[in-house]
Amino acid sequence: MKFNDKQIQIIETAEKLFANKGFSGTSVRDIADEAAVNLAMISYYFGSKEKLLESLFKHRMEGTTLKLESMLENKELASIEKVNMMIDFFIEKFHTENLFHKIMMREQVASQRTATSELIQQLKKHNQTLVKAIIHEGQKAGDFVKNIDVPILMATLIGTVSNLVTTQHYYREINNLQDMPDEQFQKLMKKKISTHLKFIFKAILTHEV
Amino acid sequence: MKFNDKQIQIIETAEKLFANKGFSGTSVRDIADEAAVNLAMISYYFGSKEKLLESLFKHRMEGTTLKLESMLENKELASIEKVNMMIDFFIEKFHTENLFHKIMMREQVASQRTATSELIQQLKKHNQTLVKAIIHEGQKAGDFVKNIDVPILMATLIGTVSNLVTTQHYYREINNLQDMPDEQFQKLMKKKISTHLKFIFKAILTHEV
DNA sequence: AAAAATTAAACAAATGTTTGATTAATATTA
DNA sequence: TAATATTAATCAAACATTTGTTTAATTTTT
Repeated sequence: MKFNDKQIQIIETAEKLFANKGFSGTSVRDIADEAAVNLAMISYYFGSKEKLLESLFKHRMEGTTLKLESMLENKELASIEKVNMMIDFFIEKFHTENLFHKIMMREQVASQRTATSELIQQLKKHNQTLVKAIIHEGQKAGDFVKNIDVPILMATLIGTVSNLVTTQHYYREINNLQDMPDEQFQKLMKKKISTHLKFIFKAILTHEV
Repeated sequence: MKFNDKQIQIIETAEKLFANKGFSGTSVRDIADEAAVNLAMISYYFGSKEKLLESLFKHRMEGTTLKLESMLENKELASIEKVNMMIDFFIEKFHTENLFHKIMMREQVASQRTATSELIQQLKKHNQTLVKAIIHEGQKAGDFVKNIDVPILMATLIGTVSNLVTTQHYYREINNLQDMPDEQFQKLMKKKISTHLKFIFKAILTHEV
C-alpha cells in the first residue's frame, strides 16, 4: 500500500481528528478543511470516509510487527531480556503512535464487525502468538514458572500503557506537571512505565522481585 | 437526581447504543426507536442529546464511590485486605457496568472538555485519593514499601480490568471459550483477573510474591 | 380545570457522496 | 523539439439523506 504525499496528508489529518473527536464525530468537511484540500478529493482518493479509515489502518499497521519479530529472533538474548525488550517496544509504539491507538481503542470496543475491527483482531492475535512464543521459550529454559495466562498478562501490558497514554493529561494534572515541557514529560513517563511493567513481568514470570 | 421509569428506560437504551456505536454514532432516532418512545420525548425529558449523556453519567455515578468508601473505613481490616477488597470492587463494578465503562473510556480519550469529561476527571481524582489513603496507611503500619507511584499503579488496575472487560470477545475467541455460557464465563473471568491483580499488587506493595 | 405526557409533522443545518466542468501533468506522435 | 492526445488532479456546486431540535395540537393524568 503506497500513498502519495497528498494522500498521506489527508490520512494523518484524519488520524488526528478521529483520535480526538471519534470517527462519527468527525465530518469529511472537517478533514478537508484541516488538511487544506478540496472536499471531493477524499472521495476521489479513498472512495469513502469508511475506506479512508481502512487506509489509515493499513498505513499504520504495515511493518510494525515485523520490527518486533526480528528483534525477538536474536538467539543471544535471555528470555527475560526479550520480555523487557518487548515491553519497551510496546511503550515506544504507543507513545509514537498514540493518536492511532486512541482510534484503535475506540474501534475495539465497538460491537459491530467492520473491516477495521478484523484488522485489529488479526494484529492482537499475532502479538499474542509472539509473546506466547517468548514465554514458552523461557519456560523451557527453566527461567519462567509454569501456568502463565498470556492473554491476561498482555491485558496488563497493553491496558497499563494504553490507559496512561490516552489519559496523560490526567496524570499531568494529578502530579502538578502541567508546566513540564512535553518532551521531558514523555521521557519521564516512558521510563516510569517501563520500570513498573518490567517489575510486574519479572514477578509474574519468575516469582522473584 | 431521580428519574421516572420512562426516563430510566431511555437512559439505559442510550447507554447500550452509546457503548456500542459511540455518542456521535448514535442518533436520537436510534434511541427513540430502540426504547420505543416518541422522538420528541428525549428533548422533552432531557433537553438535548448532550444532556441525555450527562443524565446517564449522573444516573450511573451516584452512590458508587460511597460504597467503596464505607468499605474501606473498616478499622478491623489489614491494609493488604483493603487493597484486595478494592481490587474486587473495581472488577465487580466494571463487569456489572461494562456498557457504561465503554462510554467512559471513549469520553476519556476525547480531547474536548465537556461536562461529562469534568465528571470523569472528578471521579478519577476521588478514586486516586481513596487508594492513596489506603496505601499510605499500609506504609505507616510498615506493611507496604515506600516510593509507590499511585497513579501508575491505578493505571495497571483500571487498565487491565478495562482492557479485559471491553475486549471479552477476543479473550473468548483466543481461548476457544465461545460455547461457555455467559454467566460461567463472567465468573471465570472475574476470578482470573482478581488473582492476577492481587498478585501484582502484593508484589509491588510488599516486595513479596 | 390545570398540568404533564405524548404525538406527527416540520424545521434548518449538517452529513457523505457525486457531478460535470476546468486545469495540470504526462505520454504519444509528427 | 513542438504539437497533440490522454490521463490525473482539482474544484465549486448540487444531491439526497440524516441530523438534533421545535412546534402546535391532542391525549392522559392529576
